[in-house]
Amino acid sequence: MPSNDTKTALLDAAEKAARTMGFDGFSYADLAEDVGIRKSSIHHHFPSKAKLSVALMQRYHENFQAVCSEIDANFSTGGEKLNELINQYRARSDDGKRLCLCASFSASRDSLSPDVVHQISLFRAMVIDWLTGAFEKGQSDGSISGVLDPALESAAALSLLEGAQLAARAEENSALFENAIKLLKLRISVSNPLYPGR
Amino acid sequence: MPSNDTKTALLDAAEKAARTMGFDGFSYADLAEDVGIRKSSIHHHFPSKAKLSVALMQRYHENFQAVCSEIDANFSTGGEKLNELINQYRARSDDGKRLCLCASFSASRDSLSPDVVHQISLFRAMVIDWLTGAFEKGQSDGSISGVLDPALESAAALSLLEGAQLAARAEENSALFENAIKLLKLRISVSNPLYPGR
DNA sequence: GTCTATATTCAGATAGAC
DNA sequence: GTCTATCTGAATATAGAC
Repeated sequence: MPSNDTKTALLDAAEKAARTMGFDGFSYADLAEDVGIRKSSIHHHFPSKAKLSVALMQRYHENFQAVCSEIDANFSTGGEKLNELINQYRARSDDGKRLCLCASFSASRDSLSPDVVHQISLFRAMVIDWLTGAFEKGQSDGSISGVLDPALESAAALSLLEGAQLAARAEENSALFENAIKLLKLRISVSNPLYPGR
Repeated sequence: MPSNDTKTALLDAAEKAARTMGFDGFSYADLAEDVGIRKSSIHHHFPSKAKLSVALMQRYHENFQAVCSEIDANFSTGGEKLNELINQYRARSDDGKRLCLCASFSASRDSLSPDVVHQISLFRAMVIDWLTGAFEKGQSDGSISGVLDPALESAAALSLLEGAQLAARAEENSALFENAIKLLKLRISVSNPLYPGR
């Protein structure tokens, strides 16, 4: 379906733009140039910028949820799961050139439609739940050290990861992301302590 | 000086606007309405939005540095200092209605002039230095538990604090800030362990 | 589905009167 | 220092031809 390709290309361009320049920082003209069509043509796919932002956030939520499921399918210890999620946030930071969509949209909160504001809450709840599960696992299997309270750990970890992206973004320098998360990473056992020879 | 009052009122309005709506989210029209003058009059004080943003960041840096000095003058243990800085970030979060200027500007990086981008780096370096000193103190006086590396602690703490503001901003709910920083606060001794009866 | 053309609103900014 | 008036460009969005 040729029309679907344009729609996907527009979502890709919009996501990239929103995460680099913020919701108020990009326009249909930017997307038009990026995708290679006229800006009026974008309205055929997304009648308004508000509806585009809803579609963006929905796709982001679904993609991220799929990533979390993928991690669960491929990694068993809490430490491995947490490490993979850190890798996801590192990749989304893209050497300080971007933020994740959730962080970017949270900063632009006042410019967003109520629907998107609600979507942000749903997204955050989903990530927090998943992280809490990972810390619970890491607490019981011993793969994450010093876990007192998995729910508090997950709230702190999500803030740390988004804050680390912000730090890297501030100077467009991936080393700042690494510095910020290093102590968290040090709490993760390299190998599963239940199977030390692995 | 009557002219200086207007200039200060404009900076106050601009800082509030930038921290709630982002650098691209407010206009001279917003400031004009807030302060009660016509938008063309703003150009007399700040010829361009770029120069306004430089003045904003400079004032923010000076104010925050003064706050840090004030903390140093009034609190002696590392734990007390860290606790006071957390209080500053909580206050600047303002129940999830705002971010600190550094976090807000970092997210809008691509829209800022090179001068401001550089100012952000200077501001972050100042805060990181101060925090590193607080963690060193907390490590040696025993008022912050589990300090392995003060430099890594300070990078993690700044990201956590800015991320906690982002979390509260996402849902305009101060409880999310509290949740995110709770584990860090639990590492701070309530009283100076060197003087337990204090 | 994409185009040209256009409408409307608002942005940052300037000129010159008071 | 602040005002009115105005400029220029860019934003979102619509109408209608192809």
